Amino acid sequence: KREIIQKQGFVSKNGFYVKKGLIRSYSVDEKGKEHIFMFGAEDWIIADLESNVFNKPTQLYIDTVEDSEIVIFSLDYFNHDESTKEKLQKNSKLLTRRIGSLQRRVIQLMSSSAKQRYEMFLETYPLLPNRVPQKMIASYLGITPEALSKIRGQR
Amino acid sequence: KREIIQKQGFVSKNGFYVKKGLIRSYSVDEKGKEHIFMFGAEDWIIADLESNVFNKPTQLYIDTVEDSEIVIFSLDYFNHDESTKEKLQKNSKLLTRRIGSLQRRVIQLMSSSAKQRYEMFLETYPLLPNRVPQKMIASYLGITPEALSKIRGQR
DNA sequence: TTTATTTCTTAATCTAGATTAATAGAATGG
DNA sequence: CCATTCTATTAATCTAGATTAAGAAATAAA
Repeated sequence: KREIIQKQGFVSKNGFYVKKGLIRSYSVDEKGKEHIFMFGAEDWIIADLESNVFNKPTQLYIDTVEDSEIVIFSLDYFNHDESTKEKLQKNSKLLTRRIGSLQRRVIQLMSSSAKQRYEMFLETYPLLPNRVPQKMIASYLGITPEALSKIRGQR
Repeated sequence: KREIIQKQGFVSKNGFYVKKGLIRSYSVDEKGKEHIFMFGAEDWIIADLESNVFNKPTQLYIDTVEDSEIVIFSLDYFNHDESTKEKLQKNSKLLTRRIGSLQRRVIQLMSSSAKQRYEMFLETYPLLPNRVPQKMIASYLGITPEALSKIRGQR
C-alpha cells in the first residue's frame, strides 16, 4: 500500500497488470495537487502507452491504493515483430475500448456538473467507493473533497 | 460546409479521412448545447472507433466546418483478417497516439484554468484559430464564447 | 490503551466562469 | 443592394465549486 511504482517525468517502459489489489495513476500539477487519471483494479492493465511508444516522459505517477500484487511487464512487446496477428488484433480492441472510455470522460468533463459526474461514476464503478477514500474519488471527478462531501450530503 | 455526416445515436460504421477542409465531432447534451470533442483538418481521420468495434450507438455528431473533401471508408477493415501485420502495427501506433492526446486532454480539463487551456490550445493547434469561429474554440475548451472573449481581452 | 495522523464533514467566504441581455460587426441569402 | 441570420464583444448578475478554517471521526502507530 502506498508504494510508488512509476514517477512523472521519466520515460515509461513498463505496463502494470493488477493481479490483486488496486492501483491508480495520477498527475501532480504545479501547485502540488493530485489529479487521478484512472484506477486499476483486479485484472486491469495500467500503462502510459504513449510515453512508451513515442519515448516521451510520462505525466503520470502510478502507485498502489491497497496492498497489491502487480505484474510488471515490458511494453516493448507489441512494438516488436514477435507479436502475432491475433495478439495485435486483440491489442487493438483493448486500445479502442480505452479510447472509448477516455472519449466519454472528456465529454463528461465538458458537459456535466460535478453531481452528475459523481452519479455516473457510481453507476460505472459501483464497487470502487468501498475501496477508495472519498478524497480520491473527488480527485478522479476533478473536484475537491469538500465539494464531494456536499454533494453526498444532498441525497 | 455545414453538412452533417454522422448522427448521435446510431452505430457508426464509417471512418472519415479529411482530404481537404475541416471537420469536427461533437456531442449535444440534454440542454441542446454542443461540446466539440475534436477537430479534424487535412490528413486526419475522425471516427468513433468504439461505436464501431463494440456496436454501441455513437455519442458524436460529425459535420464539416469548411467546404471539404472527405473520404468515407468502412471501419470493418481492421477487424477482419485481410489486414496485414504491418497495417495492424501501424494502426496500433495511431491508436496509441490518440490515447495520448485524450489523456492529456483529460488531465488538462481537470487541472488547468480556462485561460491556461486556451494558451495550450494555441500552442498545440496554432493554425486552427484562423479557420474556426471563436465559439467553436470555446466549445472545444469547455467554456462559453463569452468567457473566451473575456480571456482574449486580457492579453 | 493513548497519541498522532489521516480522512470526512460543515460552514463562511470568495472567484472563475455561466447566464442573461444588449449592441455592433460579419457573413449569408434573396 | 437590403434584410436576415450568425458571430463577437461588453457588462451586470448569478452560481457551482474552490478556498479557508475548524471540528469530528476514523485509522494507524506507539
